[in-house]
Amino acid sequence: MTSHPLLAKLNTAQREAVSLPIGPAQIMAGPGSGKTRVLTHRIAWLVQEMDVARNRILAVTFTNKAAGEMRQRALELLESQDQDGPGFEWRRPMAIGTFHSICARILRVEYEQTPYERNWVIVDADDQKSVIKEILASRAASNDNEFAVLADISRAKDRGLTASEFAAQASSVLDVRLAPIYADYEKVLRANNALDFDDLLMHALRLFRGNQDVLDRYRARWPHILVDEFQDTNGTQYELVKLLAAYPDSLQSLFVVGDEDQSIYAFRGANRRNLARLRRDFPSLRTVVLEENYRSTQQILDVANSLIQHNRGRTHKELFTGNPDGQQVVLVDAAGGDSEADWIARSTASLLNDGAFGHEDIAVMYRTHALSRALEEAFLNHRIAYRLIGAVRFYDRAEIKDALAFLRFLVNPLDALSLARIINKPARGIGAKTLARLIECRDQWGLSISDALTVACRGPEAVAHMAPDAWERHPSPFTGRALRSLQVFESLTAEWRERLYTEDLTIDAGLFLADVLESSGYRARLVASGEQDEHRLENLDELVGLASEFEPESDAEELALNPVELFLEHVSLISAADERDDDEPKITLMTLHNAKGLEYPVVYIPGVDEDLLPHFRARDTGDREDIEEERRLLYVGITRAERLLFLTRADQRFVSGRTMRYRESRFLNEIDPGLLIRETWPQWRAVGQGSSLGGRQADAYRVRPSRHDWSSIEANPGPTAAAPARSQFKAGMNVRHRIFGSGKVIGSKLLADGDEEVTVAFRQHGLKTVLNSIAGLEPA
DNA sequence: CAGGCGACTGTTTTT
DNA sequence: CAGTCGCCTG
Ligand SMILES: Nc1ncnc2c1ncn2[C@@H]1O[C@H](COP(=O)(O)OP(=O)(O)OP(=O)(O)O)[C@@H](O)[C@H]1O
Repeated sequence: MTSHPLLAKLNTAQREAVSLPIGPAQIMAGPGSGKTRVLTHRIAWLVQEMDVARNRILAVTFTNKAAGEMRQRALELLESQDQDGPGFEWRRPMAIGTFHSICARILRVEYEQTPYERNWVIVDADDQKSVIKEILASRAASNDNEFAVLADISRAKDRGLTASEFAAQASSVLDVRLAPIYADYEKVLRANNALDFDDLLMHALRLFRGNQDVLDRYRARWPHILVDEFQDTNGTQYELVKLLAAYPDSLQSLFVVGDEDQSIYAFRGANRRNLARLRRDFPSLRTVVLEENYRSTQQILDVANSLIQHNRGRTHKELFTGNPDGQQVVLVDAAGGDSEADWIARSTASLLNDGAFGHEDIAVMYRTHALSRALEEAFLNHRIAYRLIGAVRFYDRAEIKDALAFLRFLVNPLDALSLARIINKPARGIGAKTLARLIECRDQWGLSISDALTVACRGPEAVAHMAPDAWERHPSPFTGRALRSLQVFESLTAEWRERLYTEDLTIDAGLFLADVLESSGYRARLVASGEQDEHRLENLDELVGLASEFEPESDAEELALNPVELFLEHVSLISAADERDDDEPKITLMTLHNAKGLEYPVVYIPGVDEDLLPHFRARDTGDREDIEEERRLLYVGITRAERLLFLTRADQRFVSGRTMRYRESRFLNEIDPGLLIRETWPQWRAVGQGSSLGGRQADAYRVRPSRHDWSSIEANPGPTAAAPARSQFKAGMNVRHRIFGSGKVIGSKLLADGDEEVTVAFRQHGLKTVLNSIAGLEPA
């Protein structure tokens, strides 16, 4: 093959994939084999070698962050190659995003062909949950689990069924039971002009199916489609791809990459068999297999191979690499969750002190967020900076959601869910009763919630489209205090909307938000409540800053949305994995799900215990598929590691208020024992000491984590012998912690070894219990 | 209607 | 443990 510069840094199979002729293609390959890299190069190849205009390309990634990175790399590839492109049209951006963000964009533009009004909003999981809860309560079905109901509705939507279509085909007892609940749910969301995540996909698909001209336009717009992580597409996503790529006379320029062994989102409808389905739907599909792994050492790959071969019904693959040999994979058997975390922190500290690895090289990946707690404490004790992905997201915080709810309601006058959230913040005497009456008015008067509010406050002439007899049938129920409270709020919203649509396209979303927070009294309430809410104010300030700085994608003009509307859309679609990296060096803590597609030189996977991984919920169903998905999850985690991999487990952990005992995961038994080095921690545990001693006591033992050379530097001097024998801290004292900053002592306990356990309410970090010897608290 | 307190319960993973 | 619910009081 004559070598094109774009192909220079690819192996033979990768080159073949990148330079395939236009037509349906599927790249099937194991982890670390360069799938994402191939996809990115393919984009550049299409533009450069196939003369495809950039804006004729649609590329789908799994997260927004991955989309950003892919765009960046593709542009770099193109820039380094062609200096002077053929002109403006060629330079228009390619569409790269997640299925959800692409569908949102389409529905935003084409809203007239959908059941929604302009300025529809996306509801988050909390809103979904509260809607379902209310519905279940109203149907005396409160003991139904709202998560299960939502999952069932989600499944219905993945089949493309609206509530009435679902009801029409329901035959099983469960479906018949679900149908009216789904109907109510759909009704509430529509009444609020709101879509959930599944609606974004389903309504995009329905839009295409129901409007040939719209479909034709998008087919013409994106003749070239590329999809990353295809093994985790769901039914609707598959149909969307098929609809856009396969039609008479289409180029069928579809390029997907995936790995059935890395499918880990079945719980939300993903179907790894979509890879095989493609072969049936596109008979001329070319398949390229990439075999060589560029990420990991053979030691790590051997462990991965050894594990995944226990899954049935998969195409056998044997991962191999030409990378240099590395360390054996280590399995640590810890006494408890605390000592497990402590081991990880010590090991991390050693690696960092050695200088062989930096913070950004190291990640910890666990099955559930609950495991992060013990780890956080251990890292704090060892003064190792960490970044937590996805646990309490910035955009999930109460004050952030409140602030956004103000904006949402102003943008979407039908949004009663957001109104309910903020109408009484700060407290202005509008309680549940008043709100319920207002919603009743909305329904009786046939108005938006916003207009209903206006009519209630200023009478029926205040809005344009009120049915003539509606007021007589249902006069306003508000009088006295409730009415005055509503009027105050109504005039505020009127002023805000006035400003919003006067400045409109020129508005600064951040300044506007700041104004709303100020004039609503929301900010003042937080200021008044003092220290404990200081961090909330900081968060709000940050949000204001983010809103001001936010720059929509360059093709946003076609939407004709103002900056507030664009910002709302952006934050609704942002995900855990997208959170901004700050520049400080920190190690990363995240779930195995969030680790998909990433790679780190050093990976720790704690909690490799039966009932955690595989999780007991997966075991409970007794479904082999569920266990296999758990196995894939561990497989994904293992294959993130480039050079060092540590699996750890613990005999017992403190979970939801009590100590639970654990056995090691069945997955550990499946891995060839010759591939793992086993260690015990604390080491003395093996010689007869009870394992009931927690990690805190273990701190006293200055045992090194292992015999490997990279652990030779002691990171933590451990508790000092000079700890005072008398309590130094009393409740009410102000103290200062090197990491947590200032706080107030809540309580303190003197320990047998003379050390002191102090509970402090930190201003920034909340309540923590620290050991004086380690924390080095100073009176402040 | 606001806010506090005690009882109770229990997401595994997320766009 | 920690978030949520409902009851109680002011
Ligand atoms: N031909 C190559 N030469 C050198 N490095 C390569 C080559 N191909 C891929 N790599 C590197 O291997 C690593 C894995 O690549 P990439 O992330 O594209 O793999 P992947 O198959 O998408 O992985 P996964 O499925 O695990 O997410 C990256 O660091 C990439 O730069």
